[in-house]
Amino acid sequence: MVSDRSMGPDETNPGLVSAAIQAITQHIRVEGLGPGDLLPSEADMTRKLSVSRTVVREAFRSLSAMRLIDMSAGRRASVAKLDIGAMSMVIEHGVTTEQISVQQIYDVRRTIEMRTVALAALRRTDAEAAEIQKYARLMRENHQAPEIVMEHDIAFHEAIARASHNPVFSLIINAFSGVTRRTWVIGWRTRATEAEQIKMIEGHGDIAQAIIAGNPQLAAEHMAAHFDKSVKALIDAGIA
Amino acid sequence: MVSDRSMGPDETNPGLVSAAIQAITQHIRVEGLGPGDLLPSEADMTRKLSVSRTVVREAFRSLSAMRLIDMSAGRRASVAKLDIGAMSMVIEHGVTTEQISVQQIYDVRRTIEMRTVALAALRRTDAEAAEIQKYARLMRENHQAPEIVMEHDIAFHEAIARASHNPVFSLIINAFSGVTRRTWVIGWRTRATEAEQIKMIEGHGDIAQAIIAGNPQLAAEHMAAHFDKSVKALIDAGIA
DNA sequence: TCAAGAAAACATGTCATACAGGTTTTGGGC
DNA sequence: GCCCAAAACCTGTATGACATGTTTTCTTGA
Repeated sequence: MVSDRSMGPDETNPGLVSAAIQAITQHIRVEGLGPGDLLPSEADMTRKLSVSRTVVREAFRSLSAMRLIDMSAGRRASVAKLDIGAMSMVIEHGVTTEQISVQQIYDVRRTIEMRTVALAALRRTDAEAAEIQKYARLMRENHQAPEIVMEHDIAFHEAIARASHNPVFSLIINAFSGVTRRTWVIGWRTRATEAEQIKMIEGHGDIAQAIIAGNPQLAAEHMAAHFDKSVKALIDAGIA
Repeated sequence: MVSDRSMGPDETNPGLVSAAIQAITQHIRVEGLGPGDLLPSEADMTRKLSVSRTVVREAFRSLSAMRLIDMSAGRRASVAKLDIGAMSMVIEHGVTTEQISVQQIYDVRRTIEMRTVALAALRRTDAEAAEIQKYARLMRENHQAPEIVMEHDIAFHEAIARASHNPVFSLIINAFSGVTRRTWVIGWRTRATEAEQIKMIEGHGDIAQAIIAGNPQLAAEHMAAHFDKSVKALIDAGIA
């Protein structure tokens, strides 16, 4: 029920602005532009589409808000590098309007991260392995400062996604980071004793070790265990 | 390396428009608005933020492009129901600018759909089971019309995602549909004989049967087999 | 000849105003 | 109390203006 009609990116949406958005994205496709390549100026587009600058500007601005293009004063817009941009906005919107629950996000994360961690174990470079291990260590070293632990926790999972060498996984995991950042502490608080908290941190160490060892199966098992514990913590905290 | 800084939805992006976007999304959060609820008018926002209507309009328009809000002439903007909106735009952008490969998308789809199909087998309502089966049947009945098969194929996978009862899965799968629509026929063409094509369609029937039988393990196995064949078809066709 | 710097051309960012056309509210008439 | 027309309100689009940032061009001086 997410989309009624088969509506590609935008399409059939009436109004000059939507048409302009389509014209710009089509320009990118037709010209085969890649990240960094320059787009026509607003004045050019105004002429080409025979609409006011107002309309063209709203189109550019919309694409910029989605981070499909980069804009800055004085210079023409350019094609943007892949970025969570719009994706995280959609997720956050879904959560704040109560159309998505935190648990549902955790289920998606678990599903995806069981895969990213396995791929990371197979494909990681040595530098990536080192980075992942570094975050696990930083969590351990700062275990008395929850917010620092959280940031390294998030960085840990993002690093694993990157090491999967599939940008789509990175995209999705990063899009969830905002929500994670707002709920993480809830799970942390349910781990009453310091021993429990350290055990949770050690779970990350286990995952890192399995990745370094190049053992995808073991890595996936540790990741699954980690998520099961996290979800249990959230449920204990009464997150619906 | 998808996002450099820890940048929530928008944040730290200079400019009045970004500030306005934040103000609007914050309004939604603070007021606890849900789908359908009305937002302030552009004039209200203009006064509240002490900026020109141009700025406010570009902010509204940006959120509308991401489908976080609905706009239409004469009436105030309202909070939108969850929609792939921006998500599919991001994916399409990644593919057309060659930052994402079709194979990478198939890996993500496989990962996610192994889960959605298992959840669907556990959670589907009878109506959902019937719908899934219907698409499998329609594929069979129209096996000589590739484009019709394709649309039912896509609808089949979307229906399974819906039956998982986790809107985030639906969101992601639907976001991929546009790309699927543009590459599907390539895989189809590699199935030289009609018998091969029918065998592929029967794979969908097997999945549907497993869902109806409420057998998540079997459903996941059929789904995996289906994806392995699809990916092989794409590779045979030379999709990098 | 060439390099540095000023000027011009070009680009986006923001504002103000205007009007067309759609939607909701108001108020009058019955 | 109900219906309908007018008013009020709202978004969609266009135009013009000016500030400010960036690139290109041209001049000038060594």
